[in-house]
Order: sequence, then structure tokens, then C-alpha cells
Amino acid sequence: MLKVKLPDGSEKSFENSVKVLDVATDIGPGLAKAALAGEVDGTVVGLDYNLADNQEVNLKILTKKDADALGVLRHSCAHVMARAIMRLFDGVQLAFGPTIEGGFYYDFDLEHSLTDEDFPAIEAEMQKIISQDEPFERIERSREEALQVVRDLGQDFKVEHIEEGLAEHPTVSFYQQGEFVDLCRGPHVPSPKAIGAFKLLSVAGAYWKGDSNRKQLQRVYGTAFFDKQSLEEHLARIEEAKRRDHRVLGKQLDLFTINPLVGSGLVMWLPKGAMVRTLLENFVRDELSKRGYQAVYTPNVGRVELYETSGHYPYYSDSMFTPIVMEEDEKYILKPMNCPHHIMIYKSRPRSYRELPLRLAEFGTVYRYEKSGELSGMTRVRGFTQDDAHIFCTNEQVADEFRGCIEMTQFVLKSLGLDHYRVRLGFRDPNSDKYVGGEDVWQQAQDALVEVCESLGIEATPEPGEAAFYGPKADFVINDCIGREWQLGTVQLDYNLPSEKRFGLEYIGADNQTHRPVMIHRAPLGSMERFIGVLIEHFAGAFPLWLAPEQVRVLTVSEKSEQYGRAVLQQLREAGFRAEGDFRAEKLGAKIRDGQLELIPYMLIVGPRDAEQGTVSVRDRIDGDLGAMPIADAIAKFAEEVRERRVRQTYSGSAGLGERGAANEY
RNA sequence: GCUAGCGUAGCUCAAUUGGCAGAGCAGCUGAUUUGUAAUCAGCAGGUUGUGGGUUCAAGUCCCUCCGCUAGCUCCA
Repeated sequence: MLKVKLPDGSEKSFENSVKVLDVATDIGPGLAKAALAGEVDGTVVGLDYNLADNQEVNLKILTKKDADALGVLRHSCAHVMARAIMRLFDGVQLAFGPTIEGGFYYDFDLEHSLTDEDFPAIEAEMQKIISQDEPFERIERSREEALQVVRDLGQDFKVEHIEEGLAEHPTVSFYQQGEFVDLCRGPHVPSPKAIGAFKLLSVAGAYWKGDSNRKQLQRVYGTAFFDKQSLEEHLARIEEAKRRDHRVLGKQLDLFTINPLVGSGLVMWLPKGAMVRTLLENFVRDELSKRGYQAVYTPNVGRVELYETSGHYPYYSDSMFTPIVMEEDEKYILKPMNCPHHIMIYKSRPRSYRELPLRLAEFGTVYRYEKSGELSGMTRVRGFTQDDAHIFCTNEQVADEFRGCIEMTQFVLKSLGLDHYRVRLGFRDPNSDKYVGGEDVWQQAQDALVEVCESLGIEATPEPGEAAFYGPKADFVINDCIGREWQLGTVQLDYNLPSEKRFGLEYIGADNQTHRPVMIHRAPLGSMERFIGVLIEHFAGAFPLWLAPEQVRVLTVSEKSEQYGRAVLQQLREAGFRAEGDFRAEKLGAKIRDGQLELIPYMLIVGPRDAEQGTVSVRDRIDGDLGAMPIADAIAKFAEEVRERRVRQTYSGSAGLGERGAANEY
């Protein structure tokens, strides 16, 4: 007797083992037709999955309404793509073709270099395969038989994978569709007709089994949906991300520039970008001093010996700039991190337990020689400034300090409208002995991390084995307004640098004995470069009033009102606003257009009428014309918005700069 | 670093597939004096990323280097 529990709580019994599809049929012909896959006790399976007799299982029939079914569909689409590519090109070796967030990919090795010019032909062939509607059939074979199958097919990667990756599996499965047979765990949708819409997106290199020492393959990315509309929405989101690209907006809005003559990955902040950064830094500085941090400054270089003591050199020399050699025994490196310098401040005199926790903060600029292919705009660079601080404390103080760090990060993120994030907790791998510091101390710290996140209502996922060798960590992963994830802030415990082997840090305890402090590295924003890069994309360049490089612009209706306009501008500046004036002999419409495209939060339009009555006509970047009001009222309105650090909008269309005939989106 | 693609005026892009480097915007000059998303006219702007090669002729074809983009790998 087989008992099947359905999601609505009802139960069905079967005399013998049945397939998932049989259960669906038993429930109703409509469901059987709509069924794409099943979920048995939480595992997604195909409709042909056999539910064995003499057990009780939870079963959910998946249709296109279920998110999990989409993954199954996309994997099937990856097979269709592989089949199409094998039809069109000779000597195609198949590697892996999994589903990923937003779509799928398949890795191939073939003579021909695929480009996106090949996509139309491949897509046409895929469409043909889908129209033919041949079913995906699962075939199970013993390892020996399977090896023979893939050898006969001449699929060398699959042979290797069965021999090595699947060495533990007594049987393996294949899926066959027409002439196409592929080693595959499955499941698949019953037939390709469920693939309502698909598109190939890009092609790029990828290493076999992710190993840069192994062969490089060609990876084709694509996506698929049940219907055309979902595909179009997805493609629109991709376009949306492109429009928000901080590299494009950074250029259009004069925020930063990167020049090969200065060097790749080295950012120059233009006045407007520098203003945003200064505002953000000042905001963080205020917060740091409220939270008991002390500001310090340290140099940009340090002797190689400092980093030998810290253990960074030569271990990480690959990602450091080459040392500056003055004399044989006098070498300096551009600092790749601030902690050794901060440690020397700690060590500048004996420390008492009464001083702890000692919190040393610095916007410290560091240099890391990232490989050329890693560089990207402001988000991956070779020189960057961390909003860094190092906390020296006792083991007992760790939990409170963690809490403080996480609360501060929460506060900062909230002030910027970054409301969606999670915390990744990097914990020790219980089976490894690479870690510094006692197991009990680690356990205590890890427990504290979990507890702090829970009590603050933060979604935190422990990831064993993801800790650095020197201590557990908490990384903030921010979700921006279009759902992309960015790793920004971090809090990391360090048992290594204070240790005897490294800097041998000490403090005198209440017991008059020497003790060893714990160190916490923390940076709520991470780096100014990356954080502001992400902010640019998050706001699509339209910064909230408190962060906008130019907050208000005074526009004169004609040159006749210039004198009044300049007086208004003067008042705004005296009230502390970053204001400019547009007194050109252009028509008002042209000035407004320029202001909108430059994403200026407020424009104050002044003409003869205003000059007469002492008013300004306020134009809001988002809501448009707000009508005339006394200057003092406008100033009070802006001041309140700044004081509250109000985030009114994270996105409202493209900046549109440089695009002729672009639709008006504000 | 690897694979692939790309590099033309400050920006966005043309240039008959090897045959006189061009347009819009931005800039400058002048006219216009305007009330909520582009006033008109003129001017100027280039060693086509770099260095070499093939050719009567190279933006276009070949090679070198530099840079950018996508992805892979990496990220103390």
C-alpha cells in the first residue's frame, strides 16, 4: 500500500507503486495535462518518477504556476539548445548544462568559435525541436553500461565525469530526446512544448569543472519561460540593469573617471562624485563618533617587514603591488589593508582593560593588484578606500561589539534606502584544522553572531567552511532595487593578528595579568568605490536630496530676472544648500530639460512674477511643478527633507542623457 | 590571468565591406528675452587606441602591444 499526501492535506492510497503522473491523472485530467514535474518530500522529480510501494510520501504536483517547475523547464531548454548546437556544428563535446538564477547555460567544446551571430540559427533550430515535440525520456543504466554509452557517443567529458565525479553512484541516468542523449540527473518536463519562450543571451569562456588549469570551454547562456510575456519582462529587467550601469551614469553625470594613463582600476573622483563621497563619509564619521570610535590616520605605504609580521607577505603577494625597493633591506609596499598600521597604534603603548574596547577608525585607502580581467568600473578596482575600523576587545566583549557593528551597518543601509539584505555568516569547517584560535572560542563567537542577527531580526544564513582561517565573519549581501545582490559591508573576527606568532597584542587585566585581546575588522560600507558604484545603480543616478551633488538649481525665465535669480541663489547657499544657477539666454523649457537630465532634485524657477512677490516656483524632479511659494517655505521644505534623509524614490526611468528622442520619464 | 567580442570628435553613432573620415548632441560665437523637457544661425572639433605589415590605395585585411566589455578563475 502506497500512501500519498497532497499539499491540501488530502491523502490518496494506491495498491502498487505508481508514477507521479498517475497520481496527477487520478486527481483529474486537467491536472495531468498541466503537470510538469513533481515534488516528493521536498525533492523535485519528473512525472515519470516512480513512487515505490509500501511507504508514505508527500507529493506536490508542479505546474507552470510553481517556481520550481521553471527550473525544470529551463534545464530542458538547455538540452534543447545542446541538441540544436550538435545538429549545427561538428565535433561538439558536451560538458555541464545546469539551471542558474534567471536561466541556464551549457558548456561545450567545439572547433567553431561561437558568437552571438550564431544565435539566430541556433534559436531557429531550437524552435524546430520544440515544435517537433518529442518527449524527454529517462533512461537508467549501471555505471558500466553508462560508460559504454558515453564512449559510444564519443563524449569524453561525460566519460570522465562518470569515472570521477559519479564514482560513488552505482547507477546513473540519461535523458533522451530523439537523436540526442545526454548524461543527466534530471528531471525534465515531459515534452519541450512547455517551453513557451526562450532566448540565448551570451557566450563566454568557462573552465571545465571550474578549474583554471583545465580546458577552457565555450559557455552559452540562455533563459526560458512558460510564456512570452515573462520572457519579455525578464529581458526588460536586463535592459533596465544596463541603463543603470554606474559606469555609464558615472560618465553622464560627471561622477568619476578612469584613465589608462593613470592605470586600470584606479578611480578618479570628479567634483560631483567626490561630493557624494564626502557627504557619505561625513555621515559615517558622525555615526562613528556617536558609537565610540576614534579616528586615526596612517600612511599609504608600509615596510615589507610589517606585512611579513602580519603574515600577508609573501602569502598574498600575488595580489599586492610589487614592493618599492629603496635599498637592499629597505622595501615598502602599498598597503593592501589597514589593520597592521592600526595594530601599531594599539601597540604604541601598554594597554589596560579599562581602555577596551578600543575602536580605531580610518577611511583607509588600500591597493590590491587585482587581475586585469577582474576589474570593473568602481565595483572592482585596484585602489579603494575602506570605511575601516578595528576594534580591540576582550572575548567577553565580542558579542556586544558584534551587535554594535551590525546595528551601525543596519542604520547606514536604512538611511540609503537599501532595505533588502541578508547576512552571510562564514563559520569554521568542523572537519578542518586550518583555523587559528581555540574551538571553544570560535563556537562562542559563532553563537554570538547567530544570536545577534536573530535578535535584530536579520536574515542570517550560517555557511560552515566559509570563514577565513583567522576568524568567523558576517558579510552583508545587499539586494538592490532590481534584485541584484552585492556583497558590501563585512564584520570579521580575528584571532590571528593579535596572536604571539604575529603581533603579540596584550592588555593588562583587572587581575594585573597580561591578556590577549581579540580583534574585529569591520567596514559597514565596504569600500567607498564599490558602495557608491552600487548606490549609483540603486538610485539610477538620482540621489536623494541629502546626497545629491547639486541639490537645487535656480532657473531664470529670461535674463531679465537674473538679478533676482542670483539673490535667490545666494539665499539658498547661505541656508547651506548645494545650489547652482542657470542664467543662460536659453528658453525655460531647455533649462528644465537640462536640469531633469542631470537629475537635479529641485529646480526653482524665477521670473518677473516671482521677483515681484518674493516667491519661487518649485519644480520637483519627481512630481514636477509644485507652484509658487515664498523662498523661506521652499528652503524649509528642502531642509526637512535633508534632515530626515528622505529617500523618495530609488528609480523612475532612465537618466536618458545623450539619447535623442528618449521618452520623457519624469 | 584565460576565452570571446569590441576600440572612429568630449558623448552617442555613421562611413557602399579596400577607394575623398561624416552626423546629432555637447563646446565656442552671434542673434533671440522666452513661465515648466530641446529657439535659430555660424564656427570649431580627428595621426580612426598604439606600433608594425600587406596593398596603387587601409577606419576597413594581417601581426604586436594597450585598453574596454561579457563570462570563467580569484577576492586576505
